[in-house]
Order: sequence, then C-alpha cells, then structure tokens
Amino acid sequence: MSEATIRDVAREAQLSVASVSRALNGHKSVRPETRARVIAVADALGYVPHAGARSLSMARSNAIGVVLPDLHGEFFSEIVRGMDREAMLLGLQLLLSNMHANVAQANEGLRAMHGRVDGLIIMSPQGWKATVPRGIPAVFVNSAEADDTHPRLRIDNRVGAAAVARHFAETGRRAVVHIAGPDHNVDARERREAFLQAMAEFAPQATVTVLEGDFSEDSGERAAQRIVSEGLRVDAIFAANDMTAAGCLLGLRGAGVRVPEDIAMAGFDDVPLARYLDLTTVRVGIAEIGARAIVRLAQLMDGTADETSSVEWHVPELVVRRTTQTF
Amino acid sequence: MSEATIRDVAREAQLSVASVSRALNGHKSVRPETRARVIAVADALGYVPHAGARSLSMARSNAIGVVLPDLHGEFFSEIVRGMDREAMLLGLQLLLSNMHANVAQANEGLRAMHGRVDGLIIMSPQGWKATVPRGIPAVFVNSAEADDTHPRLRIDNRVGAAAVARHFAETGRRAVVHIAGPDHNVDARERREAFLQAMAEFAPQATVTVLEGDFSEDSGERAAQRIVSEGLRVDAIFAANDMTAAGCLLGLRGAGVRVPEDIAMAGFDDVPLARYLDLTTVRVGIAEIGARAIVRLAQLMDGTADETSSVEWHVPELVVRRTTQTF
DNA sequence: CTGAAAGCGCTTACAG
DNA sequence: CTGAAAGCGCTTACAG
Repeated sequence: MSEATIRDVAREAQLSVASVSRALNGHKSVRPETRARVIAVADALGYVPHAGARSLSMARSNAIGVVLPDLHGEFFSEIVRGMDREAMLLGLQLLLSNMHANVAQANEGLRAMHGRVDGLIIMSPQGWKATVPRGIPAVFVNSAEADDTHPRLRIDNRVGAAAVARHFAETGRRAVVHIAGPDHNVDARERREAFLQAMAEFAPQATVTVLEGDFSEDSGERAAQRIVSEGLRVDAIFAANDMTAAGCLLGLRGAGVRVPEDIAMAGFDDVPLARYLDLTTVRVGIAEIGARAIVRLAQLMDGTADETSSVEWHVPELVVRRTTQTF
Repeated sequence: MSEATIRDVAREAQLSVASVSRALNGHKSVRPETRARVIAVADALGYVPHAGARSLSMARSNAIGVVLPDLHGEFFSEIVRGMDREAMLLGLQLLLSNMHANVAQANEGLRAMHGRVDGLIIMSPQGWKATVPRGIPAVFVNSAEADDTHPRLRIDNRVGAAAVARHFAETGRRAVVHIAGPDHNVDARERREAFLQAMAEFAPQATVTVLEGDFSEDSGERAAQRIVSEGLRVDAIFAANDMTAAGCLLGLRGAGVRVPEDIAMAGFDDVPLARYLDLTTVRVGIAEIGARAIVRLAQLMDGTADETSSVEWHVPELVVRRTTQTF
C-alpha cells in the first residue's frame, strides 16, 4: 500500500481533483460540507500532498537552499541556528548542502538545488566564484568577490583585528604572534592584514611574527608546539579564530605555559566555547548574520528588497576576558 | 531573462527534448556529436536542469529529510556533521527541518518533506508519535516509542549512567547530586533511572539528590546556585548532559567552589566542549550515530536492508578526565 | 460551487 | 540513433 494521491482522494470523495485541491487549500469557493467530506476522506486515506509536485505546478517551493563550505563545529551550528529560527518564522524550509571542500562540489550542490528552492544563500569565503543558476534570488555571506548582482553580508574583520591590536598595545604586549588562517580565505587574509597594520600603528616598537594555521584546532596546537620548542619570546598571541586559539591554549598549557600570566591569548568569532575558555575574542554575531541572510533573501524573493546588490557590513566587537588579563 | 528549460535547449539544438534529456543524462544511445552539440548549447544558455521536475518524473529525489527537535549547539552540529559526511559519500542531499518544539511543528515539517525526499530520519526523544507519511522509508534516532515498522537507533543511556555511578562509587563519593534532564525526554529519564539504580547497587551508603534541569546550560547554573545557597553537602555531581555540566561548572567556580577538589563533576555526551573543560563524561559517538542513520536509511531505500524494524544500540563509554580526579 | 483541460519541466517506454 | 506522446502529482484559469 503505497502513498495516496489527490486522485485517490477525488475518487473516494466522488469529486474532481480540482475540487479536492481547492478544498484542501482552503479556497473560499468550496462548499463547507464538500470541504469537510474531502478532509475526512483525505485523513482516512492518510493522504499527504506531494510537495514536489505542488511546487512544480506553483513554481514556488517555500524552501531556500543553503550552500556552506566545510565549517568547523560551532560556527556551523550557530549560523544554521540563526537561519533556522528566521526561516521557521517565515514558513520557509532550509535545504542544506554543506561540507564543500572545493568549487566543483559547491557547484554540484548548487545545481541540485535548482528547481527545489526559491532562493539561495551561499557562503564562500574561499574565493570561489560559485555559479548561481540564473534567475534565482541569492544572497552571499562572507564571500570575497565583488558581485554586483547579489547582495552580500560581510564581517568587518578589519575592525575586529584592529581592536585586538589596540588591546595588545594598550596592555603593553610587545612580542606578538599571529596564528593566521588559511590564505585562500578572505576572512583570514583580512584579519591578518588588518592586525599587522594596526599593530604597526598602535605599537610600532612591537615585533609581530606570523605563524601559519588553517582555522583548525590542530593548527593552534601545532603553533603552540613551535612556540615552545623554538623557545620563541612571546607575550601575546592573536589567533585567526577561536578554534585555533583553543587548540593553542591547550598546547601551551600542556607545555606548562601559563595564560595569561606568561602569554596573553585572543581569538576571533566568539563561538560559545570562548566563554568557557574565558577567552578574549572578537564577537561576531554568527547566528544573527544567519538570520539576516534569510531576511535579505526573503525580501529579494518577494520583491520587497530595497537594494539588490549592496554589501551589509557586520561590525564585530572586542570581548575582553581572562586570557588577556594583566596583573 | 529567466531560466532556460530543456525546451529552450532543444529548440536551439534543433532536437527533441527527449534527445536533449538523453544526451544530458549520458545515455549510450546518443551519437557523440549530437551530445556535444547539446552540451554546447546547454552551456551557452546557462541551462541547469530543474531538479524538482526531474525528481517528480523519476519518482526519486536523491534527497533525504532530517527532522530534528530543538537541539543544543554542539549536539546538533555533531549529528548533522555525521549525517552530512555520509550523505555526501552516497550522493544524497540533506533537507533539514529542525527546531521543532512540539509535535505539531514536527508533523508540519514532515508533511513539507513528502514528495521531496526519498527517505526520512526522525529524531524525537520527546516521545512524540511523529506521523510518517505512509510508504516513505524512515529511520528513527533516539525515539522512545516502540515502533515495529521502522528501524531505530538508540543510545544505551543505562550503560553510560551506570558507568558514572560505578566511577563515583569507586572514588569514594558519598553525597551525590544528579541534575536531571527534562522529564519528557527518554534519554533524560533513562539516565536518571539507571543512575539512581546503579548508585543504590554500587554505593548503598551514598545519598543521591535529584535536582531538576532541562539539558540547558542555564539549568546547570541554576542547580549550582541552589547547591551553594542551600549549603548542600555534595561531593559529586552527575549532570544529565554536558551542557548542563558546563553551566554547573561555571556556576560553582563563580561561587568559589573548586572542581574536582571540593566537588567532582561528570556529564554525558562528550560534546567537543567537554574536552576543553577537562570534563569527565560519557562518550556518545554523536557524529557516528548520524552517519549510521544515513547508512541504515540508504539500505532501506534501495531495498538492501537486512532487517527493517530492529533497534540498533549504541553503547557509550566513560571518559575519565580531570573533573572527577581524586587526590 | 464544480469539472475538464492545460500546464509546471522533466523522463522514458514505444515506435520508427 | 531520434521523436511524439504519455505521465509524474499537483494547481489554476476557463467554462459552465
């Protein structure tokens, strides 16, 4: 016994499929008793409308596609949470396609979305030029490329990184290390550049060493090992994101280095974990950005968008916690 | 200029839509040069097949629907990560519908999935009886109800909770508090029951007090406040999950209580955060369970499932870390 | 208020 | 190797 279709309901209720459709969709033109009969039959048959067929004929799916890169744990859940909450409010479903390690995979995901979503949210900090099917509303999050045809949401990494630099300068840190993120990532590049520039401005006498990293916890641990084994003189570390900072913290403490007594540590993002680590960081409203992306997209979809190709900047702010405390 | 359809490609390539379809789908019956022409035209027009129409006519969407309750951060990202990885391997897309606070919302989500997914993964630890559209393969994760028609994946909470009890008993803890999870949640109930039972068995002379909680960080903090303000004599706390343990840890430390020197603390789940907190906990392979759910569902969908209504138990194991250390 | 018919964008036997 | 036609499960003008 497979799934009942609208035809089965129509036959059973002695009506045309057109009437069944209207009854089920609450059209005013249906006589109440007819509607009641239809609903009764539908329930009896366990009829559930075929959402796919429905959206094909209505040219509207009430779903939106989200294409994400391979995101680290907490950032991922936070942004999805923000989108989710907003999407639910708007009666929209989320079709997720994440873990894309390269542009081919991402485009693959994009193609699979075509015809099953009304709009797209694309996050591609890696600098991919994602191929958006023409005619589909789309919003980009944190993408590098200038794109005049789609709205974008961006984190103002420069402001955040500069705030860390200023904080280090003001607390007298002079031997500073930056653990960078992956070079192909815009956020990582901007954080590094702005940090170096701001350090030069706020603390010209300080030295800044850049160690490579890739946003992962592991790369933070590796950086810690290097610092310890090479006996680098360091009194402050700015990691490109919180996960890297967390890994580095673990590594340093494992080696007996005290934070913040010996070395200060700051991260970026303010993922939930940061609070537990009492980690000084730059707060990015991750969930909020997700929510905003949905709102912007919804406006685009129903044509109420004010402007279509603007960049919306999200300005983060420094959160000072124990890991950069001075005594 | 809206989206090109297969008809546009056919016209441009001077072929029937049937041939275009075959060419694009790699049927062997198409002459190479014809195929080449079709592909060239498709590219030129920026043609992207309409996945919705495709799945309607093929009765196959290559997507699977995931219905989740309102999950706390890390658990959510971990389980989705596990599903995601496996789904990508199998060429399946994930359609997510989460944040369901009640059964009506969940059923709503379920209906919206019908006809756009080939199968369903449903997580309903709240004891809802979710209405699965008939004829759709489905796998339940962590659901309470006995269901003879669908496979289920379950965490063996009893084993985990008993392991904590034994550990407390062996380390001489005698004044024990359990911060419970929400009562309507199976996992929470099983953990509480098994813990109480095991404590009675392993440490008959110990006292066990149950404080209420709801799996949230906040409820952990509240429990800590009660313990401190009421001056409860406590030497060990078992929280129903890691987030609660984390909140409690924060609360206790804020009040100057030392963990583990004054009070030992254990959680459940082993979310990534636990490692950073050096929290003793019960490791549930969250991502692995997600992956297994996909695998089971895929077997169901292609008919290679060995058994269709069995329960697969995932046995967690105790991870002893610093928060239950003795001196 | 209700029904017959066309159409949404594809795929796939069935002929040729 | 290719095309005309039917069909996937709905919705919606268009008549009546």
